[in-house]
Amino acid sequence: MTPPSSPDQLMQRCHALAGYTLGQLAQELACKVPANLKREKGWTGQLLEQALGASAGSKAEPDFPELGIELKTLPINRQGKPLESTYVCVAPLTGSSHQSWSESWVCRKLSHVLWLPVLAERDIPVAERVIGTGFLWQPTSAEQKLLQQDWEELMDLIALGGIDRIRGAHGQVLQLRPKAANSKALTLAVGSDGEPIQTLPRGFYLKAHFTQQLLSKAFG
DNA sequence: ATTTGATCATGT
DNA sequence: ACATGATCAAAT
Repeated sequence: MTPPSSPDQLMQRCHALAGYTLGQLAQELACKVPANLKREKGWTGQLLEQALGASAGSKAEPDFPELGIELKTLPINRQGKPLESTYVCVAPLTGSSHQSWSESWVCRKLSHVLWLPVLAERDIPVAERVIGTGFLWQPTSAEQKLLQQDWEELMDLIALGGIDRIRGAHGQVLQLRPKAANSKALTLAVGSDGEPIQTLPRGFYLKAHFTQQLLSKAFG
């Protein structure tokens, strides 16, 4: 699939997918459907990237670089609520102590997002999960403010050696959680006395309650 | 070794 | 029931 040349074209492609099951789409794209996502956790996201013409591969770029738009699949239950938090990006644990919010990866990644809900309760076989109606989102000033507040608080803690006191419960809408191959993977960070320490790599995630609000706004 | 795509699975 | 902490695979 060639990259979409405009947001309109992207959304037309996106809306054409609504109602399809993952199995139907996979068949059109000649992809095999895994029995479950225990191993291929990113399978759904990669299938939809391919279907919409996102630039392949895992570059540190938006999925649609020409449009500056990021694609996020959003697993939802039968009530339309998010089943999971949404991963945003890795958290820089060193060397970013005086980065501003507007320069941050979180802000840039979330500046323009195509949310694509997928009915994905665990008791539904992967092939039978249904693609929903995608919608474009740009944070309102109120949403920006919430995100910025959480980001600044978390980044301060990271810079001041508080990373080992941060848990998922920190933040109203944005949280910091492990993002690693396993609990033994380590990366460099700042310790409580400013010394270098080894700690788990972390990522920023949007809490499910926040994405639920986005769904409510988009669909009532 | 890191970033992309995330979901799994346990603890509360 | 739900969120937090743990984990998996592909691409680079």
